[in-house]
Amino acid sequence: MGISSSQVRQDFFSFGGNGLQGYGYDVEYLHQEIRSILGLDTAHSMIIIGAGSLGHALAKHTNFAKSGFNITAIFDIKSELLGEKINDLEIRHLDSLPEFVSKNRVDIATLTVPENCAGEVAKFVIELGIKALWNFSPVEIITPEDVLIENIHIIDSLIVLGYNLKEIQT
Amino acid sequence: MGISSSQVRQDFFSFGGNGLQGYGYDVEYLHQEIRSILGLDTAHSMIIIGAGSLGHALAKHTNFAKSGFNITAIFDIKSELLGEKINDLEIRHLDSLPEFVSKNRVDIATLTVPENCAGEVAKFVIELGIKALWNFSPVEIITPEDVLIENIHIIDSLIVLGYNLKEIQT
DNA sequence: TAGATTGTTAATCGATTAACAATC
DNA sequence: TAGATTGTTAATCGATTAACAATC
Repeated sequence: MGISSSQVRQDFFSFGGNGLQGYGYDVEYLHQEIRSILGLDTAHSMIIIGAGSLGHALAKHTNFAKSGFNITAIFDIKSELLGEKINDLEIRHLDSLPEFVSKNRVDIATLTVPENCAGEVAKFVIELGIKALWNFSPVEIITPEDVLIENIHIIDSLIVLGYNLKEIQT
Repeated sequence: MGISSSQVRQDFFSFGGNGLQGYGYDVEYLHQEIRSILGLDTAHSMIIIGAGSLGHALAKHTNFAKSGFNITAIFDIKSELLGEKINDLEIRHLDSLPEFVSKNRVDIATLTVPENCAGEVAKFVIELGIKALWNFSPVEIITPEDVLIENIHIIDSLIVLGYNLKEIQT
């Protein structure tokens, strides 16, 4: 992965030594330690808002659960989608989100909504007290200080690729 | 976006001054200049390999074309998908990729295949002479020096969110 | 003891920020 | 001329790398 041994040791060092000088690391213990630091051994409850093709793709993805991120509900506003099931999860109307939040713990809200309503939906979700947003829309969403946001701006990555390609092709 | 004026000026400076001291920037000219630097004003031909739910989602996405990234074909190996159309593009068999590449320019190959065959597909694509991969599988793919790769490791972003959430919740 | 490998500090490097000259 | 804003260099900061002591 192009990471130097120095950096690996420095990084481990900052979380406290995990190895034995002159001997090496207990890989299994270290692995568990890193999982614990990253929070991969704790369960997270996650909802998906927006059951378009990207929402569907994420809902069908089984890898998230393996890392402790459990999808607990899917919401949309299109009435023709309501009731449809994805991996045992029924698509619910966004109007029922407040009730869902009051009855269920929601750690993370995934936003796979069209860009023209991403801001509005984010606001709605934040007002319900959800503290972490996983945003797939290309919009820059401003959140209060106590609300986290992680953006997956897919096109940015494609633009980087295109830029580097330009350099290579000349 | 949390970027200082110093940084903006420094960045513009590194590509050559675009403004007028004491007056400001010609925003429209600057915008076009940046588009040109990023290569957003040149067309790229892109194929999608893997017509699963993520492949479908990307194929339906219209924003890529707006930035000059045109999806020109979709490939899969599942025979039951062949012939299905997504946005006017027919799903083709992966076996026909060599012929396609010989007849059409392909700048970028998007990999939305299951992780257990990502490496193999990448190798196949590289051997056909494609110089840029856009990889959505969670696998770390090693490419020759003259082949670019951009990874979208979706789960990494989710793990970052979970990690920061842990900090907040304590 | 010799070799190997981690822990920890110091040196280096690169990116960000600050400062101010240039100039409209 | 005074005010404003960019261009460019220097200072600062943080991350990476190098070095070597500690110790199995």
